[in-house]
Amino acid sequence: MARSRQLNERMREERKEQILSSALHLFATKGLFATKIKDIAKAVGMAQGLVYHYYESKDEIYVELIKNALEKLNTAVFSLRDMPQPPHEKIIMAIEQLFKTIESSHDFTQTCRLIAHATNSTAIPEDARKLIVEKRDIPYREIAKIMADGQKEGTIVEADPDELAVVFWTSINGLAIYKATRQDTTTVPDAGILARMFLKEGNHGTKSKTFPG
Amino acid sequence: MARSRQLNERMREERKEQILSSALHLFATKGLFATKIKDIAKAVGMAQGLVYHYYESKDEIYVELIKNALEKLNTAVFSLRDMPQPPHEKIIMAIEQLFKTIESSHDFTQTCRLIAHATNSTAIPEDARKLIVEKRDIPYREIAKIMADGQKEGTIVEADPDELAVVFWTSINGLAIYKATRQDTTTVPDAGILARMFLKEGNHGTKSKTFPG
DNA sequence: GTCTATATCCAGATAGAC
DNA sequence: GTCTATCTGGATATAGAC
Repeated sequence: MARSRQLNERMREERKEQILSSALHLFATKGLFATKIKDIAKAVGMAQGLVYHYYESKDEIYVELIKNALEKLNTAVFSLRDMPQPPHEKIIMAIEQLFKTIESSHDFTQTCRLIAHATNSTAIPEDARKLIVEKRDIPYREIAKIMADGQKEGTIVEADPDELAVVFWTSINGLAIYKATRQDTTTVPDAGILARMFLKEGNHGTKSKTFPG
Repeated sequence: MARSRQLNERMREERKEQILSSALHLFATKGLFATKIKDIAKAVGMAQGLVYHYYESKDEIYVELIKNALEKLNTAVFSLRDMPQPPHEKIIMAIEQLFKTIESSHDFTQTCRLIAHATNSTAIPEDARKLIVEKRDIPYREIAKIMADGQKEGTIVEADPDELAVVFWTSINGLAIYKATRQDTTTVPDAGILARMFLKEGNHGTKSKTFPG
């Protein structure tokens, strides 16, 4: 009967989600090679062999996670692009949002950490490598466009938009890793400090909610 | 005879250096666990077993490299601290120097990458972990002091000096990793973009060599 | 679906000849 | 000092019982 087939399907998906979730945490903190299938199984609470009932290999789990992470990131970037605000407000919003997320979302910093591991190591599965090379430039391109628009508008600092984008993302990235590796007492700096790099004087009101209209 | 003993000693040290150098490159690009002793031996051009004539274990090589990396970094920071320039010039100098080094020194970006791997992973030898926890805050503290001095002087932006230091180093770090993972065509952005975050208006002359006196 | 047991392989580290 | 050969443990992945 279709009913129970669907239910089984659903339960299988849930189980796979559990594995992914545990694996994300472990890959993010320990990296691909230091994480053993046994660790993942233990974290989920299943026998080591059972993992292979859901995934063919450790690499498959890893590639799946990398794919999810890149998609999540790029979706966020595109939604930023499609917002109605003027460029300099987008930049402010993006920085504030990213800082807030770094501060509060464990899942997000884990994801950043996963990607950091992946981009920083050449010893990752071929499929993962391909995905990363394919997708990693998208956020840079989109931010560069916003920077260029802001320059036309006169609100963004005069400098090569591509370079601004590189500084934008590398700074965010560095900060996310910093936060991820010192969960404890650490607090994230004020977003205004970063914003100052990109905005011309007179547009620094990162805290002001007084948008026109 | 003391002569030949010294010579032997020297040759042994040179051989150890070769191992360290190859290991740095491999650990930096692949990480600790993905790097096999065999890889290191191959890179040096010796048999796998011979590595153990010079080091007791893979971990020992790794810890040695981490120690060197942290020392190098902290030495540079202290020499910055001891310079005669006023604070805002120190910040400019530091950024320009770091950007230049990121641009040109393969060894430096490898070192950054090694430390990035190490700080980003919890699965490293206990000794390495201890070294990192012990030493990693020194650069932050020193830069924070310079920022605070600059604020008294009126040349550095008003913001929590600790937060400025965090943004300073995380941005540099993010950029170093960016560069390390795309050696190819990529160029490093203009140092002035970062400098703008920390300096009050009117002190942005990162390119001007017109120091007073 | 879940477990235990195991085949297989690989890598760290050691032993011993030259 | 250097090599080859080997011991040993551990991890991936599979097989097979329940």
